[in-house]
Amino acid sequence: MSDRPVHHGNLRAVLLDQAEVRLRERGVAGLSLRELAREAGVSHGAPRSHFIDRAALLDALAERGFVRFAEVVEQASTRRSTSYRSRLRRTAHAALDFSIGNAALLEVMFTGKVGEASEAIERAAGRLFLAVRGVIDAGVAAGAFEEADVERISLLWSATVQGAATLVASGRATRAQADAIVDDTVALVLSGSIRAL
Amino acid sequence: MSDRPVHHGNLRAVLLDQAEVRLRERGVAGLSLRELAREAGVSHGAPRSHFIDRAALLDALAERGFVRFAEVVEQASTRRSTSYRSRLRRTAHAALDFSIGNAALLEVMFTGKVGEASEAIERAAGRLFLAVRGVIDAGVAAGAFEEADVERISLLWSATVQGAATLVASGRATRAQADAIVDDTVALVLSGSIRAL
DNA sequence: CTAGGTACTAGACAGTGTCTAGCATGCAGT
DNA sequence: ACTGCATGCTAGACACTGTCTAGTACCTAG
Repeated sequence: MSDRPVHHGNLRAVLLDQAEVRLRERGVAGLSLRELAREAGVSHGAPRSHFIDRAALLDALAERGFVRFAEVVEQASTRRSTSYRSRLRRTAHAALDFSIGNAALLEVMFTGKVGEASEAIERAAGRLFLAVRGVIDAGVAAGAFEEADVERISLLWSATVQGAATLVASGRATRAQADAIVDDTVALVLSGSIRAL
Repeated sequence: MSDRPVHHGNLRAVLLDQAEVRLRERGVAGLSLRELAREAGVSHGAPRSHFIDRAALLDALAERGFVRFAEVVEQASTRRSTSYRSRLRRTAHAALDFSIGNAALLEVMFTGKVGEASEAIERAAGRLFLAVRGVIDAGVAAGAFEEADVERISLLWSATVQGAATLVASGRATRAQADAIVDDTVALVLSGSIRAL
């Protein structure tokens, strides 16, 4: 058995799974459609039925990445917390974990596909954005933030996590330093002085 | 004249200059040694005398990028200012400008070359790090920061700029929003409440 | 039972990075 | 001045890649 080709449409999922592994191991440059096909036991042309392009594969990876990232944020932010501060911190660290643990994927997700991104990607990215906004929005209910600041704080939060993860991934900062960056940002943002200027 | 090959060692500089242009136009994936050679009017093997690898070319680009980035920060931070706050803001916005205007280059500089980076790159990156640290250090003299916080604030500052630029480059935030992120961070950091937690 | 679409195979092509051998130029040592 | 040699280049080769194409097996709708 099983010397027949994978067939039956699950090839797409197989390719994506293996692509994520390779992405983690060798980065985006070391991702080859032909190699993925070989590992899946299909011919080199087979992936074309599911991904017209190498770019299409990367797009699908990015979309998946956004969905998984959103799930991580959603899950961390909805767990019971003793305080809003701890909830915000826990969510930030979860996002940091994901970003550092999937550095190459983050690179695919956040590199220069400004206007040309597919609609599916934008939808997934929007879900992540909403998840982040949800955590910050909860801060309004908790009395920590003003409604008018939600967007600015969401972006500040996102940029900090993203930047800290990039520093770690490139070896320019340690994990402990990234934790400190995120903790400091949470503390500063909660100090409320963002209204002061 | 000039149908003779470029010769005489300036090929390296010519290739690097053109590589920066291509990098800006098509990103890191659209960077081909053979194409660069063609544009420089030399044979496809010529670049090998200066860059053993494609990776070596990217390393050289990264090194150059760190040096130029460091210069930008140094220059912005040493200009006369009416206050430390305006000095810190101006420097931050200069760094943001550079990061957004050279997004693909930043990608090359900050992607997963953890331990395997060349010594030259690390030296250039160190110069950038020192430049940033210098601006923050000046805040100690100005009475804005405590000496013990210089490293944390430097990293927070770097991560924020980096993150904000990445959001803009990927189309996930506007330039105005990135400015706001950076301004907010400067304001928060100067509020001194980083000591509070 | 048949028609058509889907998922694949297999061959081809251009382009790429990398390796190799060879040629020219200019410089150092005698 | 001649020789030796390193440097910077040319040119050919190889394996690999993404992409396109024609063809084949299968599943499913009619």
